[in-house]
Formats: sequence, structure tokens, C-alpha cells
Amino acid sequence: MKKKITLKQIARELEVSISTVSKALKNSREISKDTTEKIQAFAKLYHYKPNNIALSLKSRRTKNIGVIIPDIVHHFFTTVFRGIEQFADTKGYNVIACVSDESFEKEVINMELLANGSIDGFIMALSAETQLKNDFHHLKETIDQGMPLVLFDRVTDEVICDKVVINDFEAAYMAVKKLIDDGRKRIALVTTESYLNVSEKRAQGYYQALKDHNLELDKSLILRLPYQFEDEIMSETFFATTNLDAVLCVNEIFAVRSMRIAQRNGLRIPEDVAFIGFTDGILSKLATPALTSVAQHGERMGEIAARMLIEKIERDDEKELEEETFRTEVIEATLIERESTIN
Amino acid sequence: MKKKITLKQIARELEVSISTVSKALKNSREISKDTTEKIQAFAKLYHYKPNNIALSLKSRRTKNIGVIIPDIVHHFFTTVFRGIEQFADTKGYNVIACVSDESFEKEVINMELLANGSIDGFIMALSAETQLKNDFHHLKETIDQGMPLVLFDRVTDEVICDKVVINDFEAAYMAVKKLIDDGRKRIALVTTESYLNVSEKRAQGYYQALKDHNLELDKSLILRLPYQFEDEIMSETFFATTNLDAVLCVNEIFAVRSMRIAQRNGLRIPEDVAFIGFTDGILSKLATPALTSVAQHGERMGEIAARMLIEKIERDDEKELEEETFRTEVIEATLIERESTIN
DNA sequence: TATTAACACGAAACCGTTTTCGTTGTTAAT
DNA sequence: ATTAACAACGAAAACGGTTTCGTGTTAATA
Repeated sequence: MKKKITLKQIARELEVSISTVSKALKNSREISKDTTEKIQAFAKLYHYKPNNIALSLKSRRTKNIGVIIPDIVHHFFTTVFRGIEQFADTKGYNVIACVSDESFEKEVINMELLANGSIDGFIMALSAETQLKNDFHHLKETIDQGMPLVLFDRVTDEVICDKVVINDFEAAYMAVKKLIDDGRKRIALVTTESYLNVSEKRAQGYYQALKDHNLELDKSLILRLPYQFEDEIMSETFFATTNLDAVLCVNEIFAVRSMRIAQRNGLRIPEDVAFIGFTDGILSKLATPALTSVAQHGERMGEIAARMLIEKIERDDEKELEEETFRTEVIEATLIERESTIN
Repeated sequence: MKKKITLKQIARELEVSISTVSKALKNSREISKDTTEKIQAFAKLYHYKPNNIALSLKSRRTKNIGVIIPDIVHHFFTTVFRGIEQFADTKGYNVIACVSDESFEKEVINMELLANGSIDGFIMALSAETQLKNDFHHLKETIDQGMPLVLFDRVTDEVICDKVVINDFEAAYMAVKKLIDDGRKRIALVTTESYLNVSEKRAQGYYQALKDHNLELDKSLILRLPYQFEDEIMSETFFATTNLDAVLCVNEIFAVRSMRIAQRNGLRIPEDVAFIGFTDGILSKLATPALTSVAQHGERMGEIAARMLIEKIERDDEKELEEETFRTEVIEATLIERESTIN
């Protein structure tokens, strides 16, 4: 077992100083050709690679970015993660992934742990609990210490930083409008508890679309499910007793579940009832019938978030002077039409 | 903006030495009560937290583990990742996630990058290309440098290290046996190119089960699809022209796709044809009909891999002496029966 | 009173680099 | 012969901690 070799060992072996070795390896022309070649040959032979930790300590840059997401077994977040990882990779950054599990405490702990020098910046989506508590002190402190932060999807106005979101309101509006244009009158909404920022925005889009098209808002057409709802009883009775001809779901899991229940109740899709979901993942594509869905372009979102973060990190290097400026990028959602609606 | 405070600054401010501050913060009883309290109060006031990088440099431990997986937008890997992350978290480790994208080169580059001090050990599943090339020098070198490594799922006999896998052969055997016991005679296999170790093992289990039950191996009943097959034409003709009454698929995506095609061709599931897939993910649960599936217990796999790795890392601390010993943990796959087979 | 032990603290080495700033020994210019 | 310039290298500081090993005071002991 050959442990990694260090500058010091090379120096001792070749009877030169550490500085000479360091310079020779960077082709400094302070060092003679002879010595340089000798050192480089030796280094190559022993597979010398500088120690990242030592480099980080010196440069105060880790080339790591921290990503905190509420859940990893979740198509949308996974997609965003991939976008982040891909972009980060091209820029030579590594990604440290933390899962908050929708827990406020885990979010706080993980953030504080990573903020102590392990990373150069954060990308995150708020946990459900954090949004519920409305407590963002950990984010504010992190920013205050000069750590760049980009929020995506699950954001908040309380924290001033770079953000990247989709136009949830407009997307929901657009989806509902399509259903109305298709002649649907009784359009249901299947959503989560309202403290989830994005769900709420989608609900608003739903309300507005109904209003603009002179459809009454019927509370009995709104089904609110707990975030990760395994039990299907609530939805069962909803579909059995409610007279509806279209359904908008705030995610694809709710949508596919709902479709199954509707089908069990003898409803034909899309003839009797049309479905549109959010999150255009693999479920939407492979459901029967295939689900018309609002694509959130997670991968692009991740890429943009990573780009914003890295730009800020590397700008901090250059110019300390200029005033901080924060942006919010809005990604346009797209409606992908499939078999669960008519076109 | 208050940058993080360091020991040196505290020392200067309080007119004591750096060592005194360091000791006081660890409640060393070398330091008087008075001084200790004064220092701790000051440190608390300024939110002092030791710099992780400096600690790592000193201790030669990063408390980071590197995870390299071929794909993150993939239910099984995501699940394993969650298991790793969860266990690592309880032990105070962070996870650096790299996606090889099934590319040999990305795998090599990422490994070499991380191996230079950024992490204490690796957990990985081999990329398809790596398995195809059968080139494992990067793994061997990493191990040779004393870096612990745990392989999961996509493993190889060429590399001697800790491993965790499921009993693919037996699982496939068991699945096919169930189909046979249900009276199926013409059982198809939908699989990937054979260089994927796990697919091959599953195929072997399939062959053996047929053989043991005196069913002939009919090559026309085997469909090999490229790894991420988007085009459905090949499968279309397969299901249209082949006379079969059951299908075993090596993953759930193939299974759900196949079911759709079969249904389009007027076949009833499970009456006319039964389906069993591998990877018991969300697709299996929400497909119509729900898919009978071999659960690979990814989360447990991740947890076990993380446990093995961290044990090895922390044992390395204690005893350098004793001989290395490597284990291979086999996780028992489970057949989850749903609507796509009769029971 | 001289010796010793306990106490409270500081100096310095160390982890592995980079980088600035000498310090030599030659060589060319005066 | 003297000096300036240059080439080639080393010493040391710095990054932010931990830890070992002094060292000076004071109090207890012989």
C-alpha cells in the first residue's frame, strides 16, 4: 500500500527544498530546466497530486457546493440535482448532497455544518417544515457570513438572495384554461396543504383561471391531501361522490393515483374526465393513459441555479467592492399534452 | 457582513495565546475557570465554529464520503443514495455525489479528483462503459493508496474490496418459478445488453428456472434492448408477433412499457399474459395494472454499504496492523405481488 | 529555607500547500 | 577589480486549527 506522496517527501528524496519542488511542478522559470525535469519525472513516477485539503486551506476555496433538498427519491428534485451536478462538473466543482427530509432541524444542522468551510456556496429548496414555521434565520446567517446562496423552486420572499423558480401561477392558469377551452365545466383541484409555497401559487392560478372564465369556485371540488399521502380513502370518496369532468393535480403522483381511482369508478379518461398534472416525469409518460403534464424543466432549473451560484462565487474572488445584486430567474413551464386530455 | 471569526482573532482580542483559546473551547482543565468562561462567552457571542478544512488537514479525515453512481434520475440508485445519505448523516459524514453518466472517463476523473484528500472513502456502482471495457485500474489504484471502497449492485470480481449486492440469480429464478407455478409456459425475458453484470445474472436465473422445470429455452422469447431505450418499435413487433403468456423484465421501466404495448395489442393482464419486473419503485405501484415486482431494497443496500465503509474508515484509525479483510453482503430480494400476476 | 508539585498559560511543531522575499554564486558591464 | 544583474534556489510566513512540551508563579512539603 503506497500512501499518497507529499511535496515534503519529494523534496527530501531529491535533496531540494519544498519550495523548489512546488515551483518546479508549476513550471516556474525560477527553477532550472534540469531540476524541473528531474522533479517532474519523480513526481510523475510516484503519481504525485496535490492535496485538495491543503489547497483549500490556502486558497479559501473548496470547489465544493452544497445542495440541500427536501427529498431525493422525488423525480423533480432528482432532475434538478442532475442539472446542478452536470453544470458543476464542467466548472470543476463537486456537489455535496444533503437531504433535509422536509425537516427544519436537519436543514439547519446540515447548513451549519457545511458552512464552516466545507463548501463555497449553497443551492437549496426549502423543507416543508421550514416553510410552515416561517423561520429562516439559518439562511440569513449564512448569507450574512458572505456565503453565496441560491434558492430554487421552494423559495421565500423573506430571504434576499438569488432564486430560480418556474411561473407556477401562469402554468396552472394555462392548464386550467386549456381544460376550459376543451369544454370542461367542473374542474377539480387536487393539491397539498397550503403552506407549500408552490402549491399555493398553483392554486391561485387555478382560481384566477376559473374567475376569468366566469366559472364559479366550488370548494367541494378542491381536495387537499397530506404531502405524502399513502392512504387512498379520502381521494376514493372524493371521486365517487363529486361530479367533475376535469382534474388539475399539483404533482404527477397525485395525478396518477387520481386517474387510477377514477378508472376504478368507471370513468373514462379523457372522455368523461380529463387530467393534468405537474412535474413531467417518468410517471406521466408511462401512465395509462399517458398524463398531460406541466413540465417544470428541472434539469434546466438546476443548471441555471448552479450557474448563478458559481458566477457569484467566482465574482467574489475578483471584486469585493461592488454592491451585491440578486436576481430571480423565472423558467417558463410548458404543457406537455398526452392522452389524459383531448386535443 | 461578518466573516467567520478564527482562533487567532479571538486570541488577539482577548490578549491570550491561540493555544489557550483552543484549549478553553474544549474545556481543557489546563485553563483556569475564569479564562475559560471569558473565552467561551466571547466565542459564543461571535458564533465561533472551527474551520472544517483546517481540522481535516490536521486530522487527515474529512468526514466526507464519495458516492459515484451511473445515473441519479433512476429510482433504484436514488433509493440507494438515500440509504447512504441517511446512515452517513447519523455518523456525522457528508456525502459528495458524483454521476458517472455511464461513462468510463467521468468515473475515472471524478475518482481521481476526489481521491486527493477530499474524502475518506468511496461507495460506487460501476458505469456501464466501465463494465464493458473491463478496465478497473482506477479502482485498484485507489484501493492501493489505502482508500476504502465499497461497491454495490454493479460490482466485479476483478476488484477485491467490500461489496453489497442482491441475489439477482435467485431472485430471477424465484420470479420465473412463480410464473411457472401459475401455469405459464411461454415466458419471455426482456433484458439489456449482456455486459451489464446484473442483467446477466438475472438472465442466468431465468435460464436455470426454465431448465429445472423442463421448459425449453426459446431464443425468440428473449428481447434485448439498449440500456435506455426510448424507441418502442422493437418491442412493438416483439409483442405483436411472439406468442407468450408471461414476461420477466430486468427493470420496471421495461416492464411498464411492455405492459402498455401488450395492452395496446389487446392482451389482458394478467389473464392472457403476466408480468414481473425488477426494481420495486413508484412505477410498479402506480402502473395499471400494478406491477408484480422484485424489490431490491435499495435503501437497505445503501445503508449497509455506508455502514461497511464507515466501519472500515474508522477502523483504519485505530489499528493499522491487522490484515485487511473484505466482505460481500448479499441482500435477499423479495417478490412483491400485485395485479400483473395472479396469486 | 530549599525543594517540589500543581496550576495556568505560551511557544512551537505539525498537517500540505503556495508565495514572498531573501541569499547565494556567476556572469557581464563598468 | 568592482559592481550590478541575473539565475537558481531556500527560508519562512501564511492558511486555521490541535497538541506536545516547556516555563514562570504560587503554594505545599520536607
